[in-house]
Parts: sequence; C-alpha cells; structure tokens
Amino acid sequence: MTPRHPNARTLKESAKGIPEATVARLPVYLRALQGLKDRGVATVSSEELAAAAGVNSAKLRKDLSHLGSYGTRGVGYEVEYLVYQISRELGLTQDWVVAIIGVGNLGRALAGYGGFASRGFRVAGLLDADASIVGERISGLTVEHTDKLETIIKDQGVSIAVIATPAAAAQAVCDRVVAAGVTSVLNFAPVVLSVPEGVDVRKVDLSIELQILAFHEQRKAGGPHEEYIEVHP
Amino acid sequence: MTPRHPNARTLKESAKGIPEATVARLPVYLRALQGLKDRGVATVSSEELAAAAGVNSAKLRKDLSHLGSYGTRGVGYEVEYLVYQISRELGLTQDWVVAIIGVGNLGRALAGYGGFASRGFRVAGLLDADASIVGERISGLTVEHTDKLETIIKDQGVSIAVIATPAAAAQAVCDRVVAAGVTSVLNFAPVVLSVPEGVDVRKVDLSIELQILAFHEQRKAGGPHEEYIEVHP
DNA sequence: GTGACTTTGTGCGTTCGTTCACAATGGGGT
DNA sequence: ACCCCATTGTGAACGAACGCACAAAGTCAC
Repeated sequence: MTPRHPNARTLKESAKGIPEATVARLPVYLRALQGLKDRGVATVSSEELAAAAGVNSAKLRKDLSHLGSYGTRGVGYEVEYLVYQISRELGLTQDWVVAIIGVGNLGRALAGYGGFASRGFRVAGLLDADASIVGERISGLTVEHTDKLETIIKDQGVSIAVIATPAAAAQAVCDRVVAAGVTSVLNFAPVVLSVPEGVDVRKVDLSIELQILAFHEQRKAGGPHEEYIEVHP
Repeated sequence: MTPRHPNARTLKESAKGIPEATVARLPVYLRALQGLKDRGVATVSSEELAAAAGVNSAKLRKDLSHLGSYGTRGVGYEVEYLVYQISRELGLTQDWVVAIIGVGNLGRALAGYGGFASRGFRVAGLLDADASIVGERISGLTVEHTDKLETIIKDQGVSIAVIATPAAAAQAVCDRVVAAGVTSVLNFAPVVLSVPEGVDVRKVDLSIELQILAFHEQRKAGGPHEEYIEVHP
C-alpha cells in the first residue's frame, strides 16, 4: 500500500499528546463526517465540516493537524479517508467490550442505543442487583445478576464499565469492576467516584447540565441580584 | 436581617462574569454540600469540600471567591449558608419549568430522575409523537402528543426544553420549541442543533463520552501507531 | 487580651486552548 | 509549462484557566 499522504505523521507526533480539548471534539467531527458520507459527499472543506460540527474552521484545522496532514490544499479533506483516520486515532477500529451495570430506565436506554454498536462498542453484559429484573431480555441481551460481575468481566474481557446504578450503589460497584480489571469507567450516578491511579473515570450528570442552563437563563432575565444593594466599605 | 457577611459582594462583581469553568463546577460543589448537610455536618474546610467534590482546594476557593466572601478564615465554610448562596447563584431558588420531548427509555429515565424536582426543576410536560405512547402515565405525568407542544409551552411557561427524541426529529422539535418561546435547550439527540442568537443549547452525548474513554484506553495499551513506521523527509 | 494556629482569599507565573492571519502548496484551466 | 485560485497547515498573539504559595484575617485556648 503506497501511502496516499507520504508524510502522514511521525511516531513522535502522535505518541505525544493530542490536546484533551481536541480529543473531546474528534467524536463530533466523526459524526458530522459520517453524516456527509451517508449523503454521498466525497470531499469536504474545513469550512463546511466546521459548520456541520458547530465549531470555528481554524479550530477544526488545528485539531486535525494534530493527527497528521490529511487534507489537500485547494481541495479539502477526503471524507472517507478522514473518517478512517479519526476512527483509528480514537481507537474505534478495534472492538471495545462494555458492561452496563444498573438496568433502570437509563441502563435500558444505553443498552438500546444504536450509537454504541456502530462505533466499535460491544455490550457484553447487562447486570442488575434486583432479582426481579434478572433474566429479562433487553435489546438482545439477558440481564444477569451482579453476583456474576467479576465472572463476566474476566470471561468477556470487559475493559469499560458503564455505571447506571443509583448513587448509593455506585462506589461499591466501581470498586468491584476496578478490582476485576476494568480500567475505564463511565459514570452516570450522581456521585464523585474515587478510583486508583491509572483508572479513567468520566462522568455524565443529567442534572448538572440543567443547572448550568438555569444559570444562564437567569442571567438573561437580569440576574439574581436585583434585590441586593451595593454595600461598600 | 443583618448580613452575616457584611461585604458579601458588590453588584458589579456578580453581574460580571463568573468564569464558565466555575459555573460548570458549582453544581458539583452543591451536590457535595447537600451530602454533607444530610450527614449533619455544619462546617467544612476548602480542603474537605474539595476532596468530596474531586477537585483541588485552591481551585475550589477561587471558584467560591467569585461568588463572594462566604468563608471564615481559620474555620471554613458554613455548609447550609454556602448551599443557599450557590443555589441562588445558579438560579435554583426559583422554579424552572421544563418540558421533555421524546418519551423513549431516555425520556422516561429523565422524567423519573429525582435530581430534577429536588433542585427547582418542575417537569410540566412529557411529549411524544408516537400515538401509542400518548396517554400513558409516567412518574405522575400523562404523556401528551407533540401537537400540543406550543400550547403546553405557552400555558405552563416552559423556559427549558429537554430534547430526547431520535436524531432525525431533533432539529424540527428544536425549531418549534424555540419559536414557542423557549430560550434554553438540553439536547440528548446526537445532532448539532442550530438555534438563533440568544438561545442556549447544551448537549449530552452518550457515545461521545465512550469514545473519549476508548481513546485513553488505547493510549494505555500502547497507542494505535505501532504498525506505523517513521517516514521522514 | 494576647499569641499561636488554622484556613481563607488572591497575586502571580505557567500551562492550556482559541483565534487570527498568512505563507505554503496542490489542482486545474489555458 | 505556467499562472491563478482555493484551501490547508501553522506561527504568533491573545485569552482563559490552573495551581502555588503566602499574606490577611479570623478563632480558640489560656
């Protein structure tokens, strides 16, 4: 295979850090690109792609430049090629085995979420502590009891755990999955998890986002301070 | 009422920006504080609170200093008082009326999420386009048809819309809620919404978080580039 | 009342991220 | 073969956020 872009990237460049802010945006670009690809677009300029992703075009170009030099001056980026490069950078060209612990409404929503399977995430287990749910079939999977947590993680090679349990159970579940070898945790429970060095945790909190919106909404309406007078020394 | 902290804050300080990064952390502090309050803790130091919230203590102090001078040197912060101040700053002392559009598993999870009601968010409507769901009762609310979107938003004074529809429907729903007067949108659909000036959108994307985890997981395992050789000029 | 001790609030240097603006460069027309 | 044009990739200026380290300020014991 002759490389299409000969100077694609040195080992050094990629091994050293891609900025965290860039990493957080790559999935957004990837989604925009998939959309373009589905519509049959073969080539896209940074301006167009940036618009589709909702960012500034200079930022997009700088972000992509951290991966390598994958565009063609005067033309733009080849959609399919860029999809592949971003996917590879994010690690989506390999399969990741995921377990979802906690099968309430949120766990069900996650289990049925199409965005996982299509991006290299395989849900290997759906676990819950509630015996009345165990055995139920959801999105092609049977709910297992949390007793089997360690077994499933080890047998299936789970490396990412998604915690969708009530807050009170989350830390205990987290400790168990980490002890069983999981090194990445996505936490939906409204608690701060503590984990040993080397384990990554990301948190998604439904109510925090609403609170941030409320703050800005209040700002628009004139702020919370109208009743307060200036009290200066 | 004699102010407990006489020089609490000038109008100017608060009217001007609290950094966005700080705003995003305030809800985390608030949650940690509620936890301490529930356990009967009356006073907390920046060190302790920072640990509970999972941040560095200097950062915590600087964040709080943007709201005003609410601590006591040599002692710490009075938990209840700080809860009140943060709540007020975030706008949680007033009620916000929310509508949830899209009643799949995710919409149900959101409707039943206790973190809303307890923080000043009142869910005024649950709407879906699927006639077979309309009429169902979920968490004390009856699902309405999206035909009634505009009516509900106007009659109930909804100011925040939560979009939990499939991706394909999201932009159309967004346009309608904005036209009906909503100025803040929380979007769970995996699309970039475009809205007019003055409308805030925040996005929560379940699969993006997983992709970010995958990236770091791959890093730990040695990176994606082992197969690549250095190709230098 | 005084002094030792604790903890806040913040000035400052550093690091990280964004944006501008333009030189470098490939493509395509003639 | 040459030139023009569009678009990338990036240096440099700017700005936001972080974290250290310490002076200011309050408490508590005696």
